Amino acid sequence: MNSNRSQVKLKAARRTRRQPASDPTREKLLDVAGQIFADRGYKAATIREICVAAGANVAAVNYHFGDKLGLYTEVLQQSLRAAEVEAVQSALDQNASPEDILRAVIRARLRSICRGGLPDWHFRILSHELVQPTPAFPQLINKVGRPIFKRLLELIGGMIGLPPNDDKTRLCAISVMGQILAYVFTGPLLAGVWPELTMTPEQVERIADHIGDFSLSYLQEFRSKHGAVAPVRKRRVNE
Amino acid sequence: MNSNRSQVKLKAARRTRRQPASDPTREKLLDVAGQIFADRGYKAATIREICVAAGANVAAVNYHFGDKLGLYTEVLQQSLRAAEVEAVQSALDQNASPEDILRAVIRARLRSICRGGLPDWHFRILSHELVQPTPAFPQLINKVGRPIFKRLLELIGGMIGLPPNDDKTRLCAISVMGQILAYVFTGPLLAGVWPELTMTPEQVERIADHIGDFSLSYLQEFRSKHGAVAPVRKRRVNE
DNA sequence: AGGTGATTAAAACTATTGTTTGAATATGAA
DNA sequence: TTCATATTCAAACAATAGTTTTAATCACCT
Repeated sequence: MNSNRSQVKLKAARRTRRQPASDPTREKLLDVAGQIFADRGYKAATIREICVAAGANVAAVNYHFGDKLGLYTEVLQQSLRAAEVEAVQSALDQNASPEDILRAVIRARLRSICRGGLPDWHFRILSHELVQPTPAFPQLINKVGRPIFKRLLELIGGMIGLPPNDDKTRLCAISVMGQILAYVFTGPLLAGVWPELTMTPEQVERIADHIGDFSLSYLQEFRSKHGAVAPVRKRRVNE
Repeated sequence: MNSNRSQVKLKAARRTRRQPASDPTREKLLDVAGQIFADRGYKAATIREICVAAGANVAAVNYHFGDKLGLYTEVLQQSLRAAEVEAVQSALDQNASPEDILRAVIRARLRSICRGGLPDWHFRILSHELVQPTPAFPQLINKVGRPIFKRLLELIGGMIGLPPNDDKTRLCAISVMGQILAYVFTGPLLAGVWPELTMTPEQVERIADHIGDFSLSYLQEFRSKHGAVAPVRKRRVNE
């Protein structure tokens, strides 16, 4: 009896890895769970709330995903896939001047962050992970954090004429990232402090432009002061 | 019977507001709770864990603080008081050039953030609040967020020759803040992406200097390009 | 010492939550 | 249809967490 049950579970779990689609309640569950996890965080989100919101039975989560963490892990993976890492990466990969690439990266990241007016749930989940890492966290770092940061380091290193692993390069990369993250993580804080700010697409563009100007000012100044000469070397991007 | 009990509770609660010290278990509770709330967040932190860590009985929290939220609220208030808002404010208030003031603010904020190697628990609690606001959140905004941001706007507005409520001023203020916050909120992310980074006092100073350089580059460029003339007007600080 | 009120302690209570169970129902093939 | 399998459902289980209760203990004052 029990072995039968666990076999069913295993089957369901295996199918999970293979065929992503075709089960309506499964999909509904994933979709709803994403928003609720994003709102409340892993611990505070309850299976029951997720299930009623999905119009499913309480046992549905355990049946389809094994347990709560299984559901969360899958939501997170889906989130990583959808977090528009591609948008940023393709921005990084395009063939253009480093300045334009940097601006494109900032714009891509900012756009994907504030979709409807507040950060979409994909990113809210990530911010939960930053504050309260779950067991699913390391994979998150390695899958989205590291590769993008690495390319950003190469890009900025090239712009200021320093190797990607130079401390100054890293400080600059964090300075750029930080300006973007301010709009992600401090949503409620920003709302409290700058109520008139509405995240319309036009506003997002203005913000992106500002961050670009703000950052390039220092990067270009640095380049002309130090390494000075070096023309466009160290363009590792697309090469 | 019950009225007697609730009277006791009220008394304890009232004493709470008045005399901050002199009750060892109360203090121990507050101290331990701060760290545990900072680690796990409000929901995931349990009264039992807090109590055993404080060497107190499970009922101690309800006796001294009414309920869990009461304890949390008090921890948060103490955190706000101790968050070295004063350090930042006194940095903002000092009589110096705007550039030096800005650098001092950055340094003060960054120093108070990474005390021992990772952000101290006062700030980790605040980051939890940003991601999962509790009922205690609005007060937090009004008590630390707004006033400091307001002064920062005045300072930066003065530096670039724009009024504090100009959008450009706000964008710049957020750019400065964001660079600092990157080191607060993305602790684990940073560790995953720049493992060699150790938050020694010297490192913190280097980071602060960098953020100062990075920010001033744009602010000064902006000033000389636009408003250009305006000497030191709009120095609302200390006036 | 005795008594009064504040504090602590152990245990129980209640609500919630993740999970499991076993029956009921739907689905799809032979 | 009939059987087998997958899925859903209502109910219950077990564990946990916040809170309450009641008695014991402590501290201080007369």
